[in-house]
Amino acid sequence: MLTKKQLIEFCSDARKNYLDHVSIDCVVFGFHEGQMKVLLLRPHDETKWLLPGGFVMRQEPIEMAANRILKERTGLDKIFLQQFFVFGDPDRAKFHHDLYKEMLPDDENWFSNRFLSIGYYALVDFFGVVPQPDQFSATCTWRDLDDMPEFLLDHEQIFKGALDALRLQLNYQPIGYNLMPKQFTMPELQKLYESILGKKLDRRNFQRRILGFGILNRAEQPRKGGAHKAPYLYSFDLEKYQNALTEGFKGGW
Amino acid sequence: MLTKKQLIEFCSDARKNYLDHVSIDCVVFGFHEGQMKVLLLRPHDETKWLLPGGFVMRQEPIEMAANRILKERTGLDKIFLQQFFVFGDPDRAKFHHDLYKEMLPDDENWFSNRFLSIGYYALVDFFGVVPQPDQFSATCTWRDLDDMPEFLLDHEQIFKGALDALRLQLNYQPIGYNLMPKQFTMPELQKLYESILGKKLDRRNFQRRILGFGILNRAEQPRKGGAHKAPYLYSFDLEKYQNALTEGFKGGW
DNA sequence: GCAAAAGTGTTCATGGTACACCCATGG
DNA sequence: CCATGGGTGTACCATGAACACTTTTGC
Repeated sequence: MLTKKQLIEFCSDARKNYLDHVSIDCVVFGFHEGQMKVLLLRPHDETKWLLPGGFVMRQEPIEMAANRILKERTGLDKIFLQQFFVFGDPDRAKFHHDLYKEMLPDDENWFSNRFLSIGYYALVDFFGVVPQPDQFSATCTWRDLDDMPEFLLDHEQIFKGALDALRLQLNYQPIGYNLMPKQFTMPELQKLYESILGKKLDRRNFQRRILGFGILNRAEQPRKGGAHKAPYLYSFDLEKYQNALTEGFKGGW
Repeated sequence: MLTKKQLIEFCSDARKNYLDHVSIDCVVFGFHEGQMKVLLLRPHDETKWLLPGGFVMRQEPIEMAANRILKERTGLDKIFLQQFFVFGDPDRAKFHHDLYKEMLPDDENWFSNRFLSIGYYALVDFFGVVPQPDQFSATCTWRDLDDMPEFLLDHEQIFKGALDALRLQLNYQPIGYNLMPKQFTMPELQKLYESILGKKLDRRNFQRRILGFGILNRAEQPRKGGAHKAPYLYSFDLEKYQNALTEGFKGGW
């Protein structure tokens, strides 16, 4: 738990450095052991959870702010980020305010401000992340996508918005470069899609469809050592992948 | 042109009533005579143009703010609005600041603030709109989509972002209820699509595709009076239309 | 009766869905 | 030697693209 002194210092720094009324919340997706994961924070003395978030410095582009915030939580740089919605309900963020209103009068309490929150989702390499709680949190850790805990504030809504946006992206853009290791097998990539979509896909049709995108290179050597038939290893063709990202796949019209 | 007195009054009101650092810009689409149009403003003593925009009141939901702003520019209520992006470059809005910096010192000039702008696009009934300039503008008028003028600030970028978002929407949602009159012919609806996409479509395939969406009702009586064969009149089946809006069409996966 | 607009139909290629079949490996 | 995982192939259907034909109407 924060001391009053720490809180006062944070609020005075915040007022100096950050834009009023604007915050950023990020839904960070990682992939591990066939499961999509989301990076969450649990505040001190709380059972419910929050998304990693923060504020925008006075002369900082918002995308850079999102990157800075995530660098603090994950240790990662140059994260794949996608802005997807602004949550602008005036009553959306009473949590921190309520939590600290005993300690500070409203006019000194940064959290008594109204905040619009810009929602980003991020796709990151699970193994590259070293989860790091912020000063308000006791824990920062991965949670399974299909086993989300209860959220504080409107963060469930933000999480769901991010998942919807990610699912939409599957329809017209490639996904996976930021989530998978350098090399992977087709069944592993399929697990990624299944985990995002929350449903099983046909093995053979998946393979044809993905290969049809023309963004994968097959390695010469199949993976060895496992039981059963050795699967081929694939990697993303970065140039074609980037091109597909900007061009998009098939647009109905 | 604004007098110094008016400007001072605006700035002091703005500081009292609006959130710092947040603005809203809207790309308003209308359809008339086979052409998509966009509602634009031209400031006093300027040749370049701006999108209709404004600020968010301290206790106002952002969607309500966008509605209020558009009500002032168009006279319309309950507009179809879609949030599509936040423009957050710290240097994005120097125009008004430069324009008025001779009149007011920075600390009294509302426009010396940095503003993030939340981009909305709107689909409206062309005939329902009574364009109304704001106090900074000499003109508020429709401009053809395929003949856009030069913009001030980053408003060209915002306009292009909106058009891209609208084109994307065509792929998975119905469009037209907010833009077309109650009744219309198939060729008229096709013109709408062609104008948005900026390309010709095949008459017959268009018809089958649109009808396949199952959101149109055909009137018993065809339109009379014109030259050539009388076309059928259609109207949107509002219930099915709304359902298609929320459900979306075919999602790739 | 001809040009233009509009409704209806047909063909063909493509892409998705649901399968069947074959290969490799460890127990 | 067989269960399991993994690679490849096929039949079928829906959908989209390209194009032909017919109907109506004013000049």
